[in-house]
Amino acid sequence: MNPQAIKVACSNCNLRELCMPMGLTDQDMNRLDDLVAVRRKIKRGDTLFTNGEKFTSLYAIRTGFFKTCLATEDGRDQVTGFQMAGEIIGLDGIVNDQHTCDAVALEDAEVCVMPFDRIEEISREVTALQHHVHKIMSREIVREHGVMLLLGSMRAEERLAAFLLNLVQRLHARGFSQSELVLRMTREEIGSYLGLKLETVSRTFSKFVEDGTVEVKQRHVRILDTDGLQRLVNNQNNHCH
Amino acid sequence: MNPQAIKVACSNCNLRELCMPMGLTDQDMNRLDDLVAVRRKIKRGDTLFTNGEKFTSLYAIRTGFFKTCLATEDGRDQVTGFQMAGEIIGLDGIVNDQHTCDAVALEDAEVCVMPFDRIEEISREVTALQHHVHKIMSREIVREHGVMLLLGSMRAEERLAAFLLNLVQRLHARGFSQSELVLRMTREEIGSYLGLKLETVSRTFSKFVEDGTVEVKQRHVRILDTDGLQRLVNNQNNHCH
DNA sequence: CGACACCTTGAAGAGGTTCAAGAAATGTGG
DNA sequence: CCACATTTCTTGAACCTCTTCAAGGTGTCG
Repeated sequence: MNPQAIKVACSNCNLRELCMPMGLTDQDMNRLDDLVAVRRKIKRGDTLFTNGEKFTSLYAIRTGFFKTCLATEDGRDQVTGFQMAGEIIGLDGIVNDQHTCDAVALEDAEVCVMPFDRIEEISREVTALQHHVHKIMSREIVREHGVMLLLGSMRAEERLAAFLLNLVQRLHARGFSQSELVLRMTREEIGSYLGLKLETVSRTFSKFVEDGTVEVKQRHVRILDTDGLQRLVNNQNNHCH
Repeated sequence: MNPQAIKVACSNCNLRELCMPMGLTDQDMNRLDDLVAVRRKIKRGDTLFTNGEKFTSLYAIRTGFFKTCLATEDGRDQVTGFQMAGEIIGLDGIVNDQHTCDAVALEDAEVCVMPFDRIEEISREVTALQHHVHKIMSREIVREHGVMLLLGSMRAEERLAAFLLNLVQRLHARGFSQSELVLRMTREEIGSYLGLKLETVSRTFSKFVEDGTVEVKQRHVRILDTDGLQRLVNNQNNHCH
């Protein structure tokens, strides 16, 4: 309720390449510095926005880790994604001027608040930003196609393998290890995202450990055989015809 | 390869309310008439675009019915959506300037070709269009969240019930019956979309017929108990705790 | 009319879920 | 800082839903 009013500029931000368009003129860059109204800190377990809340802004994650989830009255619950630094969150709210899911911080986090009317205004003047906004939304659509493929056609091992590879790849793009990662979410949250029960996630981790594909110590995961995981995802055992 | 060069105007189109923003001034409406380059006819079974093809345009469906599907080299195949008149197709291509799925006509169809650079250009001048484009993309993101919920947490009956209700609701919005519909797709395509095998789809239809919830005669479906289907989707039997 | 695609149904089997119990980690308050 | 409560994770066993394989039926189109 009391957003930290730190005046900030994208032009100085080390995450610029992740959330902003590239190759801008100085002039355009200056325009873009008006995009971020304020930054806001969210404590672990708190929500950035919730289902039904009025939509006003998109958020660029500066630090921390989020999940977005749908919770219906009748008790269904679905994690629709995990988001990390440099990613944009809140796109679901545009269509009906209200958010349709909850965004929960899985660790203490900070986001840049970008009022959407300001985004639209500046988009009209800076075509690079306009194009960037379109790409970000399209990317989200394509990502979700991938999740549909996963949920619709993969078995448990394949899902978890795809999940781990995706996470580690995104972390690597942010300068972290290619093979080691710390899960910010519980087995239950992984399961919800992958359409599996938490026990199945746990068992599948154990199977990977037995096979020597990964090492797992609670939330610390080290991938020993990236290719093996990739082969799983690419179906090189099943569907023999 | 030889698109019919019929000069057309959105201002006269009876689907305007479905694919265009509302409440425009005459002046803005005139600008919008430049959006559609040409119309294009696609025969049943043919593709509007395919995975890997260069992205140039979005398409507004005028008549006909499409599926979009992902096919990976390794033999997985996932229908990611079914699209009907008034809906916009091709958003997946924006992010990398190439399409990432196939759009296949399930019946003879006609689409309005809207070059994307022209959309962006006019968006900068007509804010109603800008806003509209954002809403369409956001709507697609929200739709896909719903599919993730379906694939991640519903059982076969619930999935098929949700599918039928969604189809009939969209058809009703286009002036068709609230209770009768003709499926444009095979059981296998329904199954692919719902993450089920075609046999399961068939059996589930049979179960609905036994229960007196629907009548099915091949692809002709009449819904006898909409509330019953809705109750299934809203899980009023399971999760007793 | 015949070939082909599509649909239905049965029976057996596999993969994932459910229920249950216990272990390990984490957080809290005295 | 330790003890206790709580959350999270692991593992086993029984069960259930959906899949797989198979066969036959129905509809459609050249």
